Amino acid sequence: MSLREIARKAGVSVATVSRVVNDVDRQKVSSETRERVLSIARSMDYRPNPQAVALVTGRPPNVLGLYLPYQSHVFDSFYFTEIIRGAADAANHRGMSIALYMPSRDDTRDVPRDVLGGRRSVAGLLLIGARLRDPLIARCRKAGGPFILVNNAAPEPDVSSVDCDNVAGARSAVRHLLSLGHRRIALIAGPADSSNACDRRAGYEAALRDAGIPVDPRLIAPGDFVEAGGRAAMEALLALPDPPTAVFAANDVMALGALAALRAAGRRVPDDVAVVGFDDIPIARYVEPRLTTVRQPIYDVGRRAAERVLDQAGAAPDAAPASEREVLGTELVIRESCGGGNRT
Amino acid sequence: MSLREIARKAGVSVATVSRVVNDVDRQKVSSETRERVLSIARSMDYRPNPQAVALVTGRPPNVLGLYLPYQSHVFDSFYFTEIIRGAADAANHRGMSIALYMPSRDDTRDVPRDVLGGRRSVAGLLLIGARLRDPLIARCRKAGGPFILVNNAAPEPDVSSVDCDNVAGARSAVRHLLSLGHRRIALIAGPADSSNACDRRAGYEAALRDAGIPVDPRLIAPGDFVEAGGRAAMEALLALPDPPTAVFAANDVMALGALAALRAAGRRVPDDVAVVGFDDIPIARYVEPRLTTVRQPIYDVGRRAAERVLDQAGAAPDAAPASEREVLGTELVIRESCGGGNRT
DNA sequence: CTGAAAGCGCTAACAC
DNA sequence: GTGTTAGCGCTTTCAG
Repeated sequence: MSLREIARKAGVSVATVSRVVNDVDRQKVSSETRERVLSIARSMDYRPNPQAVALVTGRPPNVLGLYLPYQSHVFDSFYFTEIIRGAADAANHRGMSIALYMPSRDDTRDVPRDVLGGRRSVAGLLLIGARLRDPLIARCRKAGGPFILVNNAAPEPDVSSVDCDNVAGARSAVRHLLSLGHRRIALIAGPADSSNACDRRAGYEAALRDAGIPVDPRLIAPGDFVEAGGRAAMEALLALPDPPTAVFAANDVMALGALAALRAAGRRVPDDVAVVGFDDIPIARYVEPRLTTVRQPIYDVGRRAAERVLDQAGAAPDAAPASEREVLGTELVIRESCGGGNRT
Repeated sequence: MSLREIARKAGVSVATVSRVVNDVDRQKVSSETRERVLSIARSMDYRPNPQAVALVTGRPPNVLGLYLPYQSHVFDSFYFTEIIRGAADAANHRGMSIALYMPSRDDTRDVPRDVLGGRRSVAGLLLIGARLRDPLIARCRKAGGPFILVNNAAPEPDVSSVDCDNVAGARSAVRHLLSLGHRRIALIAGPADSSNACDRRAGYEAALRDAGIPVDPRLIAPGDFVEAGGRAAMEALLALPDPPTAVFAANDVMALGALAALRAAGRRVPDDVAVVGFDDIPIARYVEPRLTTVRQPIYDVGRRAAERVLDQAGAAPDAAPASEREVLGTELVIRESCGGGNRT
């Protein structure tokens, strides 16, 4: 099962076998030898030793890395699976496999350096769930290999990313509430170190401005993308002297918390307060009332991110870095939690 | 950054450096040379070339493989993430990394053979979502490397697995319904090629037998673990001349379908019909009424499976195969869908 | 205690 | 067209 054995059986040199199995120097080997070698290789089910190949060529391995920092919010959702599916399809398509790096709680390894630096063990790295100004980004950059942010954007201009149009998505959600007649629309914001949260907030503000409604800071409640935070934010909003008639939560999980708070307070949704979320997690279709939300093409985000980082990995080293932000469209999914009637 | 460079700087041979960095032949190297070499290696941030090591030692790499056949039901749930987290923690704990194999739709590769066979590219393989008599199992066995079934069991006696006590879990669910006074309890069964589905059915039947209630085949509706199937099954059950007063669905997703069918038929849950599921997926806490269900320690399943397959990989080749089924306990989570009152 | 040397399986000059 | 050969970076006898 080694080149040498095949060479022996075929009565040729290892160099010839190597040429044949790698389909290199096409013209420089007679088709009869080629056939003979090929048939022997096939009959022996020959597969090259990847370690040996890697050792001698020095090429980075046919592996796409996925890195999930421990605290990643993706765990809470089905996002993780969808991103991976997209990335896996892209990787499979190129005959590459996937290495998954998921640090444990007290992990101190520097994954970007280990896998991207020096002797690279992946062709490129997908960075999932990075925060704004995340030190991870600097580490990846320092390590020197191709990497890309997945479903997050970075302010740094030389960092590649694929995410969704959170601004437009949030804007369409709030615009919908406006079209329903709401004027006092609150925001349950996400953490300030999340590009998604910032963009969604920007979209919220833009929609209000478009409608000529001033942004009222009291209507912006801080949140953290987790349910308890959404609940607390909603409670604070309800305690306002002039509470909102509608709420846009920066993600579905917080919207769920808001729904719980409203139920606890005896307010009806959407009659007393309309609620809109963001993400379209599976639960959104099952809560009562079913949650109006913004759907993201998360599978495509994973796929595109993988494609791009692998393109970059395959490109000539002197090629332009081509680091840019790619933004995919979202879709407003209208269900019951926002109400349908008109307000005056 | 190679052994040779360090050797040169330290004024020793590569063999000595190799001994030092691998901490081998402990006594046979003077502690002063050891110190010198070590400090140089550290200052140069030396890390051995894994390919070269693998090439020369022939040892399987420090990689744990996870294999998810395309049709895997795990995708539908948060199970995937939990299993991976458990496996990753176990792998990290041993300094191993994870390779994820997720075939695309029309993939024809023989993953078990490729990664487990001949020149092994993983130390062991976690097989997730295998069905009963799945050809995959035969392929893994043929490939010859260590593998283990995750959250599934196999009738073959020489196949290792870690799953939950589905019999006991189902039994406790049905027993709970019995304790509530139900006597006509239906089962929405899972696919016959799923060990989980079979075990849950066995638990259902055992609970009835324990209570001296004959199993009525008309009360067993076939299902397929997906929501539409659960809905259809519930509709069929409702069309019975003497419909059940309670339903045990073999998984939560089908229970959700049953809930939808009941709502559509105008039956109240739990007053008209009690419903219990299995899995405790996140949605279970959010549907109306909240779903009573059986929770599985799925993180632990992933962790244990990884630990066991890696133990096996590390064991002496002539050691007993130690292929056995490991079964973890479940927990009945009582919510509203089963009702609390007593029936007569 | 340390070093020289063989060789893991393969690729890529370079020679014939 | 095909063969020879020099390594890739490392481990591991075997000599000293």
